[in-house]
Amino acid sequence: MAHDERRLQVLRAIVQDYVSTNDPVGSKALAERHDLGVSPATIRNDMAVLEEQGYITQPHTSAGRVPTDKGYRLFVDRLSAVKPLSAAERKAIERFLDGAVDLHDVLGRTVRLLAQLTHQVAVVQYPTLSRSAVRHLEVVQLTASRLLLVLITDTGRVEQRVVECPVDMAQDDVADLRALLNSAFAGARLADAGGRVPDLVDTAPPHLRALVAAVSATLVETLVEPGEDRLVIGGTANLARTALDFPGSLRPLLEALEEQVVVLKLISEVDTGGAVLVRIGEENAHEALTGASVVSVGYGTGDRALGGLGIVGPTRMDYPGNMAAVRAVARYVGQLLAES
Amino acid sequence: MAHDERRLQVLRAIVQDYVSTNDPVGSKALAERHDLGVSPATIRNDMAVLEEQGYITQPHTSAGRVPTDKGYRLFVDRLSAVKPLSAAERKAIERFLDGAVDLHDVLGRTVRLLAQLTHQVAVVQYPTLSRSAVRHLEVVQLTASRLLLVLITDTGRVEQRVVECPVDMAQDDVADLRALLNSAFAGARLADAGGRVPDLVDTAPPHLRALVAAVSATLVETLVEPGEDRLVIGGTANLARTALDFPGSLRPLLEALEEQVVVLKLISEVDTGGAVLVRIGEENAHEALTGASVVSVGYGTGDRALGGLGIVGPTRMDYPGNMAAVRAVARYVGQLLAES
DNA sequence: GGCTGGCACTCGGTCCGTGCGAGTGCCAGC
DNA sequence: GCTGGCACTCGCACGGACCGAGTGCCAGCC
Repeated sequence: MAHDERRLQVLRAIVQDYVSTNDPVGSKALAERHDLGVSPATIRNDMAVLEEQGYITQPHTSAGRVPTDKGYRLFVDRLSAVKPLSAAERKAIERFLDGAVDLHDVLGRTVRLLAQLTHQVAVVQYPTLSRSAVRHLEVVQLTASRLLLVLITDTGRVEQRVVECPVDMAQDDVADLRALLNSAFAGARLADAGGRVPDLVDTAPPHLRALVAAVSATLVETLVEPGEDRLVIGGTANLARTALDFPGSLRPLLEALEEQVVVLKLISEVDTGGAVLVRIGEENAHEALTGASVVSVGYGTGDRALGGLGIVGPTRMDYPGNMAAVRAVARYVGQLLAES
Repeated sequence: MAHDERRLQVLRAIVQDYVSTNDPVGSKALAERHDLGVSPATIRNDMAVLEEQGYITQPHTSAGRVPTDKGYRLFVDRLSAVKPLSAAERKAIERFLDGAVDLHDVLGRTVRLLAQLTHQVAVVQYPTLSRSAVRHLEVVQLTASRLLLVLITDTGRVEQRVVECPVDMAQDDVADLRALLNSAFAGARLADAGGRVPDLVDTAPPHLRALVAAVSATLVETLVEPGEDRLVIGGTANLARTALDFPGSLRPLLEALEEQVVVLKLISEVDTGGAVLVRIGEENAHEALTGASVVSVGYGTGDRALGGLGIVGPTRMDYPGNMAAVRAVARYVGQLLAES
């Protein structure tokens, strides 16, 4: 009924005002700034109900209301329209990302761009290895029994590992090894790599079997396993600006960001079918992220999600704007990576 | 004379007390905590002289004294003994760095270690490309006219670039190109690489000349040039702890750290013959670093400095301890890289 | 000549009481 | 079901008083 409808308008107005002013918002200010068509007294009644339902709260008696996590959630789910980016912003994205020389550079630019657009901490995950495919494997001999294995994926990611081999190798062995590995793995998804190892070892010439086994093992163990995924983080300076929004100190949050594992878990849920994921405050289920929200989305080429990217900021953030920015940046990055 | 000598003792005591308590230190407290053998009144006279000479200052009348940048400088140069690391700390360093799987991992561990030992922001520079030598060059064909050039240095650093070629290539061309590049550059210092290009182009088979020229150009331009050096930064969370030591906000400092260029300049002065370099406050000649000190040193294998590492913290820091930690970590990293 | 104890003085920090204003809940009336 | 009015509650800013740490200076002592 129209009754409930207006109450939602009130909640929306509270979120909007609070996000832009950072002051608890009172009934009078609300009536003045928004055309709700009713008097402050009526709004007060609505606010009392909203508070009882847990959508807003009072920092202390005789202060205005502030949205709770639950309030933000409702706002994000039902009350906000996606805010389209301005032409200038789209232009900025293109200009910023063009001219990147390699993957590292692309992701570095992306993270800076995202931080700049949203004024929050930005996080970008390297394309997940397990979803990438092998483009080339290079083997460089370091010493008689030591190899450097270099993996180049179809997303342009380059990873290296030192492999300690059980036997000494001649130069020809290394060349043979390289050929064997490439014919076995080239084009394969890394997730499938493990399955190809037995075959590979079986068909390898006897004198190379131990070698092939050792190298394949390293490849599968240290490169395919998840948890080896990397992050780029930027815009930490933005935390200084929003420091007041975090209870107590910035420290736990900064620590969580350095920990990477925590953030990785949040960012890497990418199978959302292209929908932007928003996690508000307590929903993050991590102590350090109290008062923090995460806005993330997967980026990829075509229908394949390669990794996640997003932002971390105070729950008091501009959700529509940030969601739009995250989505737009993910799209551009996906396109860019599809080209290479 | 004994007179001046005692005044220096007073300065040392002031620095030590102020660093550990964060309170401006007064004459009475000084007399109590240190065996200077004279009364507070005498110390007051000494302090008046020290203040006149610019080594200490009063935040306001009726507060104790605080060291100035100049005071810290004198302390570092003449009043502090290197504090040897404890056995536990040495052990921790070894344990922490062992088991690293690649260069990225080594530097990541290093930066965390350094941050943990000093409780400051730690910065580690990747081995400078211009001082590294080529171990191997790999060329992977992406499309008919597009190559991925992968450079592997003797320090284990791996860099990649996409090269847009003026002509389409056959598979054999790529193999030839790879062989040519490696025979020309393998073992060469990257700093010398530029000089070898003309020869290489001249001796290349005619149909590959344009190709060799394009690839070499990319190699020299984007990989050898300085400014392409990378940094790993960690321990930013420690800034939250020392936030009060910085005038105003942490923001400029966080921005400078993200800027990288600023910090790179500070860290990369590595030709100090193994001596730890300390830059105090204003000496850094950068606005964002007001109130901040940088302690850095070069690390390397044998006599060759590969890059720099160090810490950034408030001028009010434990210089002897931090200098010892920075030096010790640099040594271990140097050793570790020499092994591979 | 240099050190010391004593003393007056300064001044920032803390505590407390007051006044103000924003905001609320409730109620009677429309 | 909405509205205007009203009493009430608190947090906060302001200002004065007090306290104590620390100083500079001076006269006296070794």
